[in-house]
Amino acid sequence: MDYKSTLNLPRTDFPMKANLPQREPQMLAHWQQTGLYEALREQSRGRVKYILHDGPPYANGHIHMGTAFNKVLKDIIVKSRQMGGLDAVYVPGWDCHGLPIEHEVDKKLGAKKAAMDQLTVRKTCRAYAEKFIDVQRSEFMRLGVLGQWFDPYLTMAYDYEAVTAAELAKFYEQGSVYRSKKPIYWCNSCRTALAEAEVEYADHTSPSIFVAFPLVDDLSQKYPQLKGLDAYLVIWTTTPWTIPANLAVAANPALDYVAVEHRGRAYILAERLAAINMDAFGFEGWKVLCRIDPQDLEGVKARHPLYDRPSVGVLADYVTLEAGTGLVHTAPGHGREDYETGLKYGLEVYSPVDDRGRFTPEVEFFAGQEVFAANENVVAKLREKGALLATEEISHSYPHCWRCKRPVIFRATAQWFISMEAGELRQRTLRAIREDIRFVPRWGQERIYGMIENRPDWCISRQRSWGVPIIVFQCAGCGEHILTPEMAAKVVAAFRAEGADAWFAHSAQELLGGLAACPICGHTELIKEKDILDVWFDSGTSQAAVLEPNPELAWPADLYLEGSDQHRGWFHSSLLCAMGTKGAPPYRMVLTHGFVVDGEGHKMSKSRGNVIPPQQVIDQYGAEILRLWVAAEDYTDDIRISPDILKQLAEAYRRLRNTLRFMLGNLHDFDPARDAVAPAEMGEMDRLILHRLQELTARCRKGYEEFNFHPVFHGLHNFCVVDLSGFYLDVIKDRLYTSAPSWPGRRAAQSVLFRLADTLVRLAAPILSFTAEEVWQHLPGAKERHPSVHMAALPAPDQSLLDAELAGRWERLLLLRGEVNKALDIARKEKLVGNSLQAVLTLACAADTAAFLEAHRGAFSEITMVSGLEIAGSLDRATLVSQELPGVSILVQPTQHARCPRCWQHPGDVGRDPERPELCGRCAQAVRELS
RNA sequence: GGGCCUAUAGCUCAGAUGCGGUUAGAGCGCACGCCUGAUAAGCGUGAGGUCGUAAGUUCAACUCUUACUAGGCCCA
Repeated sequence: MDYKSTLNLPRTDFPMKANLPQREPQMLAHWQQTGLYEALREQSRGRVKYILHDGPPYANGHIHMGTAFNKVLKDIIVKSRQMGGLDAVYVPGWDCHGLPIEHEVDKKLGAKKAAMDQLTVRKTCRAYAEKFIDVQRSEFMRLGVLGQWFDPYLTMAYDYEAVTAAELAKFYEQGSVYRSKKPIYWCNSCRTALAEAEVEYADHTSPSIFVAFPLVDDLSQKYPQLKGLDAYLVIWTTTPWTIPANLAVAANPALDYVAVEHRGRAYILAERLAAINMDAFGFEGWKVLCRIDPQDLEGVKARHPLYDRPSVGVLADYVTLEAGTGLVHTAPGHGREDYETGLKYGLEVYSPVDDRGRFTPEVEFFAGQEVFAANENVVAKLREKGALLATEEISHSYPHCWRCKRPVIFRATAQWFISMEAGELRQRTLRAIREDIRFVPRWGQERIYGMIENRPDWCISRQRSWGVPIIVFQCAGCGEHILTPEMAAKVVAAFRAEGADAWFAHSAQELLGGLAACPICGHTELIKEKDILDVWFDSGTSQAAVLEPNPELAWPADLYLEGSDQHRGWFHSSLLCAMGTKGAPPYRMVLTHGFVVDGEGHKMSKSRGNVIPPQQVIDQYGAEILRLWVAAEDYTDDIRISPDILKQLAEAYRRLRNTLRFMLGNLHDFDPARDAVAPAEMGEMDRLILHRLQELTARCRKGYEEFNFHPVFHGLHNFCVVDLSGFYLDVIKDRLYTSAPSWPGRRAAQSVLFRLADTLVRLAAPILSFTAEEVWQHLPGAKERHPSVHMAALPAPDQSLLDAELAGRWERLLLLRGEVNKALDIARKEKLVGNSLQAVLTLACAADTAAFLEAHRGAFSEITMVSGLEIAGSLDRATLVSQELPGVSILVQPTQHARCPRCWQHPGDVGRDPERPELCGRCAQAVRELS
């Protein structure tokens, strides 16, 4: 007879094969139809809020692994806080303004753009951003990230643009906003400023010249060797046209300099470049006079080689020995580094070049000449003045305009800045970093501190079209820049009504109405500022535009969570914006994660060919595996991803899924309300597992609380593999399958399974959101309690189920079980037995162990799953003499008893039941109860 | 070149709360075996690490210091 039909084998609709790529979209549709996010809001109304404020990704292109990682990490946090009893609102956002979008639109429009007015260009940019918001929205949603996706915040929303302008006005009102010159990339032929991204590098031939700057100050006091000699600072440059703007000569304080004598003149330059330069100048019979300490060059006065004005000695550590003389020609109006050095030494940002790249009238000799054309004239004039030591043509990499492909220049133009010192912005911000914000990991604090400490004033001007304008007016009469609070309010109101486009659609008169008059001179013609705001200011004001006005949210946020690059980005700009207008930081805590890199720890790039797009993982494995990856990796460091890692995670996932499936299968006839057995009525093994489950629960909760998710993943996985699959589930199969359905032992095991599944599914839900939900729908009574697992609470450890004494005893039992397993393995290899049920054990051990085993005889033969257990004082021969447990030896022998065809055990009472002579007593009883 | 950070078995992570002390652990993967009543599943056993490299401090370092190497982020 086939007894299989009389067993309680697992039965479930929960499929073994996850088929995630197909199943996940169905789950997403289900969540959307049932309004899960809204239901969560409804459910948690009145609870303490938890605000993770989303850093807006840029609305350009598809999402990549880094943005996917970031969003999933946020989702895990939001979901775990929500299940932890808080009201965790999640409002995603997008950064919509700025150059990259305008750049893409430029490319698409091509020549057409020149004919379009600014409003039309802006409209096109807006449409472009909208398109990618839609793209990214569906990509993020596909990851299972839950949030207010259809009412996100957009930096280009009218209200948002109004707040951005209003925040700027607050800075302005405080006197923190000022205008100053700064060098930027400039294309002479396009007559426009260029951003870094609009500059392409290409080879270019430039005249390379060596120029002598006569010293005015006498150094012979300290260096007597110079006495009676004309001394010169020797510089090298590849942009002769910037010589008219020279204001300084820079030396590196860490390099060695010398004075070299040639025909009665002393030339100062770097020691290690002296010989090669003398050679280049064609000087013979030169000699080194003395060493010059670069510190002595700081502040020393030289004369400009062409004009009667000084050029001063300065120190700068970017000066190198790679080329030139070790002394660098410095024109603060024509170079980024020169500018920084100029700021340090209080030099003028002198840039006497107009929009077309021509020298202004004030420039003697060269007025009106285009700078590149003027190069040879400058060289000629230097030669005429006797300042030119050598010249040649060199080819080097030089920035060119991305559109017209012509070489660009650095030119200083007036820009708007936010002062770091006005209102002690820098000091107050530094104090807040130190005192008011929690950084995880801790070094984030030091990193952003260093940046704020050293950063220059914030240049907020961009010479672009797509963004929020700097809402300042200039009086056509007196030339003053003006923005009164009343004027700002008018403009802000206009933005609120029709967006920042209002600035471009209306005249100053229309915008200001009766306020359109200069408060200084009364002139009524006002000119609107053309520059737009740095997009970092846009996103930096999200705390004001999103958190503050929204009653569902709160200011400040509990958490900002972004990649570590955002210390200079959004963390930075948000902090400055909030400190400037509110005097307090916008977040209580900053959490950072590393960057996604490949399996070898290298960054992902197209050229390396090691990019893994999220979509590829979703198609192959499902978003769930991506989520598992996010949880499994320690994100404080760089986050690796590779085909191997994904494969491993997919394996781990299958293990978790199957373990859950086994539990569900064995709960098919279990009604917790009707069949549950109280822990006090359970056996020790059952209680041991409940004890372990409490430990696991505590560990997972701690992980969630501290934003450490890899212990959650590893904990769950380990528990399923070691405690459940490898131990408990394996052992209780006998009880579950062979008992009559309602025997107490079976119901006890089911009660444990129920608690296990119910706890594990909720612990896993923030990470394995799809699968947990799927399990929830199959768990007895679960969906009647909460329609979604995400509406359930994160389990808390139940102290009453902890039993340290029992756990300690079982530790010992399990150690002994391990030794038995080794012995059984040896016996198996010797073909003595197949599975453990065919084995009879004889254990020899010391008296205390023997007594211990005797006291746990039933439990021990249950967990070793053998058919017989003898305890002896000693053994003549042993299958295994334990190394781990000295004194313990084990003999394995095949059982002599017949096998019960139903339970497959060899209990020794097969055949004694008169009704069912082929069965063992227990099975006979079970079968009897079935009929 | 500068600032910050990371470096434990093939892989993912542990290694008592930032201040050193028994033969460095787990799971996965791998190898070998068992089972066929979780079955495109399950169980058992086993082999894997001079804790990035090199010095130093110390009675003692994976744990502290320095340098170097590799890698990452941000600057230049």
